[in-house]
Amino acid sequence: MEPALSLPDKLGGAPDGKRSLRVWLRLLTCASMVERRIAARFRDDFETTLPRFDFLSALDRAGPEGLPLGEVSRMLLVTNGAVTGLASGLKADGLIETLDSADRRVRRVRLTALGRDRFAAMARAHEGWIEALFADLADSEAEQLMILLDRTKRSLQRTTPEELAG
Amino acid sequence: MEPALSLPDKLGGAPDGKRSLRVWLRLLTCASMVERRIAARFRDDFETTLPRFDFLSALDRAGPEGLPLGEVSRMLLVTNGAVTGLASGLKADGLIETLDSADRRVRRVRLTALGRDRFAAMARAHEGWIEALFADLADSEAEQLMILLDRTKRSLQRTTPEELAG
DNA sequence: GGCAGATATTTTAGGTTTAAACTATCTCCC
DNA sequence: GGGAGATAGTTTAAACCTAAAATATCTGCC
Repeated sequence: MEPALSLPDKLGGAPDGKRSLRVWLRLLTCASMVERRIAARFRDDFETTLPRFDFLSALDRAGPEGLPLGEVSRMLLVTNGAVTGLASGLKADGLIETLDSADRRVRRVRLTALGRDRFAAMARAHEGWIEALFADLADSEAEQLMILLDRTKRSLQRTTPEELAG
Repeated sequence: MEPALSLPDKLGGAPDGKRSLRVWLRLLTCASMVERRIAARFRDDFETTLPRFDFLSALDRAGPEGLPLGEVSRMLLVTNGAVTGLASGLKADGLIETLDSADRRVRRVRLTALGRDRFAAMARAHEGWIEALFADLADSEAEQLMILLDRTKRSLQRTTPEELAG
């Protein structure tokens, strides 16, 4: 998938533009592979999807207080519209319920008892899949990878949309 | 987006199942953030999409021989059906053309002159965006990240679907 | 009190993805 | 030659995503 490197490396420490590009391509490949594998297992074993699982996961962490839909949207990195659709599906399946809140614009949702049970089973399986997929990474490598990804995330956040548009 | 770590770490070197999970969540967050930023720029600056760019990119690397659609599908990690749709859009825009091949099941495609020009402009911009997004990573960090992501990729490939199904 | 602008969500229109079923073509082997 | 099964691609139905417009509610200021 990667052509043989044909251009000789420049001498010295001049920033090599291609390096970031290569890191990004590898990052994307890894993320895509994991997503596909996990999505297939969720479909086969639980007849559900990854976005639905992510939604339930956010609510599970939030506890009985639940979360406003907008908060879920920010956590999942998807638009409000997507969250509206997911929420109505999960509610139809009885996995989440709506809470009243003082501000009537806000729709706060939380897991039902059924939702908690289903999520617990899915989360257990999910953790096992991820562990199997990353099994060849030593603890120290995983640690190091986590640190570098944190730095990457900070670099991404520091770069504003305006700066990028340049 | 990440709750404060509330459970004390277990003693010793017992493999911590949560570690893989945390690596995966960070990986996914980084990939999603980059994808969203880049997709927005492609839309605003070139009125195109990331999958279309990826398609053109594969053809650009392939040269005048072009590629069978199935090959593109494997390179982009998407299904044949998705590639069919992308190809018909790109052909309608005059960016790619179909080549005859001995095996008449195979549809081989390559860039047109227009496609090459458009791709060159997009690739230049794309490289700049990625460079800006990853700018805070030192060369040595990028290097290290690339190595770890390669190991990760190999770990993912080694884990067969059957193994995962458990 | 009431209106202007901010905020939360839903709706809409269009594009993407997938898996599975289907069509077309080729290859192998009798 | 002629079928059985493999292979390449297209179509279809359903889920998800986005951006932008629309709706509902709140907040602050006159």
